[in-house]
Amino acid sequence: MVSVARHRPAELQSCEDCGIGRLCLSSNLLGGNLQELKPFIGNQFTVQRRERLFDAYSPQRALYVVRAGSFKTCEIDADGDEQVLEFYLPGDVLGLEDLLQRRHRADAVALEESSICTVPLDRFGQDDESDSIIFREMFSVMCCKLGEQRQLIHQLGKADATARLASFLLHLSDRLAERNLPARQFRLSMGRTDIASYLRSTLETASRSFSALQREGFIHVRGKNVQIIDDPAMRERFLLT
Amino acid sequence: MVSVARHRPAELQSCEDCGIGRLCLSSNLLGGNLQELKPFIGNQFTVQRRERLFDAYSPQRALYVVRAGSFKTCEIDADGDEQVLEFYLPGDVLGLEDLLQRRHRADAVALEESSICTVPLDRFGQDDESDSIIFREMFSVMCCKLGEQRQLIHQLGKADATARLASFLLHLSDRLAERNLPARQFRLSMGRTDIASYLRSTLETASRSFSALQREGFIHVRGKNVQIIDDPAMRERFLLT
DNA sequence: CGAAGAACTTAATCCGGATCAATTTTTGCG
DNA sequence: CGCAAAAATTGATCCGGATTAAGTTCTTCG
Repeated sequence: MVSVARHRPAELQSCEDCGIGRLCLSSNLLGGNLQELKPFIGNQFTVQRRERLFDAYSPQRALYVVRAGSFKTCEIDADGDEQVLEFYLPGDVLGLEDLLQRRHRADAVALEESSICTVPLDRFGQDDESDSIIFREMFSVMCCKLGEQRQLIHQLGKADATARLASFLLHLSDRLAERNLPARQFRLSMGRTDIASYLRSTLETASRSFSALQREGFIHVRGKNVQIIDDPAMRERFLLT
Repeated sequence: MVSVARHRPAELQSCEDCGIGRLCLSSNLLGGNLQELKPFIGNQFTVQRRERLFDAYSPQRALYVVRAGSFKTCEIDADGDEQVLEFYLPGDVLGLEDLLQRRHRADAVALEESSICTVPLDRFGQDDESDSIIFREMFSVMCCKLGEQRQLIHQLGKADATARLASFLLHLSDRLAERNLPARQFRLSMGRTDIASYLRSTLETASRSFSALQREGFIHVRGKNVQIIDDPAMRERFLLT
């Protein structure tokens, strides 16, 4: 069993200097005014690989913005096995779906050494105007999430295992590109088991799907290193919607 | 092809008199003060069975609260077949997930003759305070939706077809109970095809699952009429989480 | 560096549910 | 009511992916 993150303080950094920039909390409603966010930012720290950022059922004290690295959220179901719910990249916010209950509903686990920026919940309710700004931010992020989940539900229903893996990789590639990270060739921070769990499949099937995509010339894969060879063909072939 | 609803005006009714009461817009943040909602309510009308309340891709002009009857939302995918996204009962709000784009992303179809209460979008932005009240309302409803979708995703991954139908029926029963409608014996307003589509299965499998649940004594089913015989056993057996 | 274990790949078998097909039941309407 | 169309049930077959089982390749850490 892995212990919960000991919060090592990291160097403080203003929102303006943060590499995440406009992606943080999506920022589409802010009009790029990062000043507005400042009063909400709490302390920052790093989390080691396999450490938990928070535990399922624990009371929620903050939202967490990924500054660097990556996370998964997962819940343990009645049968005792883990279900991966989401993967989080730099700029993504952990904890939004727990706001209503103020209680976490999943474990958040670092997939590699990662850096986190907190938005303590006690910052809310201080000032109505900035409150409503952050509220709209969160609303818009949640709209996106709903759309993504809908997408996933659609896929689980119609696409076969290989198509699901393909669109997982393409979506990941898109998200990396948005973040100005290498998007055609990258190293997966999550294992086959996590991917399979996220896609509601098995690790054997995930592995076979990787092989199939490589055999058909869409990607090159060597363990966790993935290169997307023919992005347009892959989209044409696998992205139905 | 079915035409879009012609908006027959219905008798106006105040929120206080509306049978939906506290369920409307979930109302947990309102503290039961239905007065607050009043300025947002637009006109009311009825929609006939199979008529569409709105079309996918059309610009969004309002939120729609179901006063009576039921709806499904569905989208047509690339292959041309329909996917049911959600079912809506009295008190449920249609259109929340389209707010960000102000454009509908699915068709909304009445499953029976139904009555609708509109919340025109132009009511927003008039008054900051009541605005933020309704905003929190919507936020809370969306949190619930995220949770429900998560639930569905979980099920699609783990539960077999019969278990999925069972928890669909139990969830429906719970929602009917919340609304003080008969919850142990009711008539499904949606067909097998819709249920199958919602559960990402086929109508044959859905039909077989109905038969299986009846054979094992959990329910009695005769076409669209369903009676839940052994609710506790059914929950024990099929609701994993 | 090298051993032990974790993670991954590949192959063989099996099963749940999709698909195809044939009735039967229900619904809507003249 | 009675007929036609739509919806639902039931049965037979087939296939994708789960399961089981090795074997191989990465990691990690003494």
